[in-house]
Amino acid sequence: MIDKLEKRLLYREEIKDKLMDAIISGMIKPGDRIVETRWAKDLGVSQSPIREALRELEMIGVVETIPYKGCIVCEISSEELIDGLKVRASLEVLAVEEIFEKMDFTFIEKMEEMMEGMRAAVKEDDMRSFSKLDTEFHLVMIEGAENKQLLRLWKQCSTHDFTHITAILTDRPMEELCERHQIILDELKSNNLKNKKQRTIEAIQHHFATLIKEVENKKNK
Amino acid sequence: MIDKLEKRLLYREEIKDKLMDAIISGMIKPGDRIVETRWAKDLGVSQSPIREALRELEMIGVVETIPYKGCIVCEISSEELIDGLKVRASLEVLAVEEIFEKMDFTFIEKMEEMMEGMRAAVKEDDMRSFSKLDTEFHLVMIEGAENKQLLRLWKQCSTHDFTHITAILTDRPMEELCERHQIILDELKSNNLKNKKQRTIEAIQHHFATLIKEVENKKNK
DNA sequence: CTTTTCCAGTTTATCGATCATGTACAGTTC
DNA sequence: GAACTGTACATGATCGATAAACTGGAAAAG
Repeated sequence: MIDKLEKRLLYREEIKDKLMDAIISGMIKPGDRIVETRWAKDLGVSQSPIREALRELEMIGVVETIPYKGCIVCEISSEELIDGLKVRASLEVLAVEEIFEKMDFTFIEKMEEMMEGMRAAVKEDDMRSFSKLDTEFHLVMIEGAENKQLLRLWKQCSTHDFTHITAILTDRPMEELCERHQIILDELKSNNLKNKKQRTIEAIQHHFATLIKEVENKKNK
Repeated sequence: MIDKLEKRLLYREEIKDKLMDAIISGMIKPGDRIVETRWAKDLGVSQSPIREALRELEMIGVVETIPYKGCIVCEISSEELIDGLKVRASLEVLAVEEIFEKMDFTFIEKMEEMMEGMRAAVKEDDMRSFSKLDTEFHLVMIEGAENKQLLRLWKQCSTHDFTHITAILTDRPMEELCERHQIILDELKSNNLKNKKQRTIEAIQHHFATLIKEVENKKNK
């Protein structure tokens, strides 16, 4: 068995991850400026790869660039977060429709693995890896839809959500967040062939409706 | 009344448009290589703005970049085009739902303008400006939903469709393509308050289902 | 006192040059 | 002649430097 090739060194990719980490961890906050030259100096690289990384984050909607003025981390309101969740819900519903078109459910196995992973993360009280597995769980389902465009767009909005939602839901018991995914999985695995698709769609819609409600409650406090 | 500021000179933006034009017009075709240095020389600029423009096209999914190898225009199959149309349909349905949530229909006026514009383009047999107005028609509706995330994603997939679908539908009478939009508009303007939302959604779904069928037919020939 | 103009400082946008990587092809070995 | 090796070359990735644009505030004008 041969080891995989080591990941090629691409500064812009590493930088993108570093910037994302900085944003997710709260090291740089919404509204903060990202000065290309400073990051270049701090990371010991030149301005170019920083700019390219920023261009990608801009496309995802995590930062905003104003020509000749600068780049700031997007201020995201609860409304916008909710907007994003609505979009994601639509995309995931489409995914379910595609899945029931193709009738290939082999991906469910992977979803179960993620489920186990999430439970492990809950046990260890590791919010960070829980969030990652949460995203992966949904990702696997989207991949199951085998719709390239859907996958591309979904990735963008999940990244986007991910950077902002983690902070909001910290007060929820992680165990509850975790078990909500089992509900979706149960529908996908059920033997009730007649309403399976519709029930799965409803499970997804409910999943997101709950999240949206929680964000709304948070907003009103 | 003050005139708007003149569009700022940003090479990367101009270059992005130029590349898109080249792709849409068929000057460069799917599978073709885009060599940064050659375009830089041809346009009389340096490599940097070309790279940044390419990075954006990559995010939209119009080109694909392989590190250290190069950038090619995405080969897009009928299947992928259909995938994209399904996604767009989902997003536009969400838009309608949002619109009926907010109950603000002022944007319809703008849609009617686009409709007129399309009819004018049909008269002059100007496919290019017809396509642009077609996109704008849908855009106005999406904007009416006032969902920032939805708008961001929709723009990406419409740009994507636009670059590929124009060529496919050239055999359809433009007049027919045009009048299909009136159907959506009619539902939005109808006074049947009870089923208005549902009927509008169905009109959108039908709109895209028709497009998808046409692409499928084309594929099988 | 308010408005305008100008200037220095900061940062972005672009440039020209260099470094790193992948490709193709010629030469070598078996 | 098939498989391997080495080497030039094309091109992408990154660098360091420069040009262009914005910012804030001081000085000048009204």
